[in-house]
Amino acid sequence: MKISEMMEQFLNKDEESNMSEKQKKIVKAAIEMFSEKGFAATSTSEIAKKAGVAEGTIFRHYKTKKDLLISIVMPTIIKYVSPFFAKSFVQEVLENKYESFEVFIRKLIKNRYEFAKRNFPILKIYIQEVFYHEELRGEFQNIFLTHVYEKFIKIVKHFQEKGEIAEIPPESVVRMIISTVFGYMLARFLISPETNWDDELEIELTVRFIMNGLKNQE
Amino acid sequence: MKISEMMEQFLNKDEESNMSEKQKKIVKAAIEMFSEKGFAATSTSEIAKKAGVAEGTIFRHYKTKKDLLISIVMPTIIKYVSPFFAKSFVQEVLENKYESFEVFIRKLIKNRYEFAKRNFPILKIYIQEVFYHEELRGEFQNIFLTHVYEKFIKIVKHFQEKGEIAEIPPESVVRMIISTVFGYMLARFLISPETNWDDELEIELTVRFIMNGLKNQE
Amino acid sequence: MKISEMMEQFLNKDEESNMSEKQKKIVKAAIEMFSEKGFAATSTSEIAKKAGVAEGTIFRHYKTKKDLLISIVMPTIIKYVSPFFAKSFVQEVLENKYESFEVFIRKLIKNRYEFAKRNFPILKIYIQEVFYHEELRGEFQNIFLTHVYEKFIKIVKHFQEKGEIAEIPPESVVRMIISTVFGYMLARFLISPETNWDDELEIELTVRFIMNGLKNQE
Amino acid sequence: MKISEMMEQFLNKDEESNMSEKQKKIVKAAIEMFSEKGFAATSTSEIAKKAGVAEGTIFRHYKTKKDLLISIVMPTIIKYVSPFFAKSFVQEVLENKYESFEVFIRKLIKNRYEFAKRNFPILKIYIQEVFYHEELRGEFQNIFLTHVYEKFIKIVKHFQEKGEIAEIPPESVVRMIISTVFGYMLARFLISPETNWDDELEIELTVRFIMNGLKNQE
DNA sequence: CATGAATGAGACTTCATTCAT
DNA sequence: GATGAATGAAGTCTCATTCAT
Repeated sequence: MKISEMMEQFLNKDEESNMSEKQKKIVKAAIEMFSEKGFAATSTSEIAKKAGVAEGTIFRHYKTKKDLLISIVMPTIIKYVSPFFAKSFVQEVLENKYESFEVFIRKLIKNRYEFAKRNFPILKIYIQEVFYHEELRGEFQNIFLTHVYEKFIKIVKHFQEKGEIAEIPPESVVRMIISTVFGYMLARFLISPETNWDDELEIELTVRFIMNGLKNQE
Repeated sequence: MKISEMMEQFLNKDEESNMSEKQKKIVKAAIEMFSEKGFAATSTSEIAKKAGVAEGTIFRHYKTKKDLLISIVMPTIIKYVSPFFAKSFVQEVLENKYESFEVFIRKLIKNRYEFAKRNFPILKIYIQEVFYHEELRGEFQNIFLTHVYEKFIKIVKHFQEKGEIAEIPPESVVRMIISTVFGYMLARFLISPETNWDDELEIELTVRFIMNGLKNQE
Repeated sequence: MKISEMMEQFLNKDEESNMSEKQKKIVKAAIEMFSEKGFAATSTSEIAKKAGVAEGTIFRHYKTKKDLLISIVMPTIIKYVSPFFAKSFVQEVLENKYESFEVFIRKLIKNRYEFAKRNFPILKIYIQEVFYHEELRGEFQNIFLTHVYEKFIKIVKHFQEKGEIAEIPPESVVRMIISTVFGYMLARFLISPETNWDDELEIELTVRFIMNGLKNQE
Repeated sequence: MKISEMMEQFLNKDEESNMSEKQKKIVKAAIEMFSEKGFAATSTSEIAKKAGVAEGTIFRHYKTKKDLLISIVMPTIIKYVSPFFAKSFVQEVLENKYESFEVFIRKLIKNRYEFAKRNFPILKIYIQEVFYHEELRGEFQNIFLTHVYEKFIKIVKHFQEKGEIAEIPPESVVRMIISTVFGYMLARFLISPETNWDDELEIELTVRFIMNGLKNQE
């Protein structure tokens, strides 16, 4: 699993850059192992060995193994989930600075695609572990509901009023869009990453699939 | 997680019915625990306690813990994946015994829905563990490719030739259908099972979403 | 530290005799080590080695190391503290079946002496650890207050009314008797066990010391 | 446990006053922790945190953790044990500058009481650890035997010759006095420090108890 | 067949101590 | 002198697996 590319992204961001070298190595090793074998099946000694540090060093920085998991995964999730639906963006959409729903959908998919491409190992860890750790679930729901769901619904209603998309319950619209996009990410990066994907094409097809699927059938 | 209902389904099937009472209890307990906590985080002693048998008894029936996982999960997966695309069914579709693509899609979704509803705990285990155990992955790909993929493609091409759906690469069509359906199952049973779902409606919306999404836009 | 003698006492009592051989070995080893090095400074691996069992075996019988401490020490303490002041005995004293306070004191000292002689390693562990573990402290206070203190006070008052001992606050009488007896046990078994003690004489002196100390000075 | 009061006493004495501020903080923290949790159960990092210094700083001043223990406890013990029986004092007693044994006993008890009151945390540490560390035991026996025991015996014999106390083996007399006084200190400061003690009264009762207990019963 | 005590490898974690800064 | 990150040995505890009963 090539991680180095996305590690640059993750580890050298402003906020995390106050990590020591050893800490970065630990986090890097942990991401690789958790992503490969799962959290529960990865031992701290493996992480230490892969990181080239003593096992005790891990626990100097992270009180428990679970701590390590959470402090790796949560910042990424927050960065994944919130910025796209940040107030400023939503405002721009609603104020008609975005010509059409299609533009919005296309931007959404491309953004998610870029992020997933960079951070897939961590997203994978998250997807696996969210079902077993309340802490992850709780925080995510929080973030998702306050930063994404309502705003997403608002945008959908906006374009329904403008007549661009069909009068389906907005909740179902959101569910279907997320399903489709998420399904693409899953197939692309998790299930069949080794396939030769023509991403440009797939994204375009997905946009059209969603647009047609939701189109107002006069 | 209520399992008893689906256990009837699973444990009393012809093939498994040669299980002893104890074996059934073990399998039932293992499914519940694996589904709840994940395979690696579940201990055999927990399973034994929940099943009301001695720890040793588990190992009399299943050589290792992993053995137990595989022998629980694989038959279910096979049953999930293969019958719908069994030769006989595909033949019927291609021989025009099915009036339209829509009928096919609706039947697909309803079938998957019913199966998932009954077997979700096991499917969840599978979804979680497939990424970490080659055995599971290998067998699944095998089954999927030989029993599903080709046949699915064939059906798609058939309806494209008939002009019912757009001329998109059939692989992408398949991917998008699976994404959409799978996304629905995930939301319905894994992410938000406690929500009050109007399944009839959601299924209908999903069918229309897919149909519109793929419609030949003359 | 010779323990075998008292182990006979402790391990083969009716209640404990349902211990397996291994359990007995573990308890025996634990008592020896705790008594020698203290609870916190004794490792479970030392105990296991000395007991000739695998380390895991300890934890099959005692959930934690502290569990082991408590389940060793508490029964002994209960046996040390309660029987002497059991209702039946106290009744006998108060009903004048015991001629004098001196008989009572002599019996008290001899009984404590015999018990301490047999169980000193465990008593030592208790004395050391009671200050750091609330569980021990709480249970002891309970037992002491309900089974010993009140009854002791009653006996003292009884003999004060009979004019055998001076009219000092009974609480102080009890405190001084206990101090004196306890001080003797401490010197005898803990501080200077290797000294050549003439126990008969010392006990007699102690009895007289207490009797004179408390005598009604006409 | 309020320590500040006695710390003044301990840390600002002539000899120790060459300690740096940090050193004093370390010693203070160590005393508090050792007294509360025991030596073995206290970690150097806890001490460092409580003292507000870095972990390494402790080891700059004390080569090992045990070093810290010994250099805290021993000076106090020496101060506890020796001065009262210093040559000059004993001489004064024997040269009849002290009218009676009772005066001696009363002075002894009051002196021990005052010292214990001030230094109980350290005495507690000592009492706990003396049984596990040869160094402590060895030094103490040394000091006790040369500075206390012989002189104490001499004083007892002196008053026995004067007919003030009974002709009991002087060793037993010493043992009983120490037991009684020590028992009082234990009850007062260790076992029941929260009780509302009337110390004046208790000391007086203890003096009389000992005096009567040892009186020459013509 | 079933049991459950026993095992020992290995999990997570703590801690006294060192050492470069 | 002081710091605190790093260490690695050792600690407590868990667990899949075995085997005598």
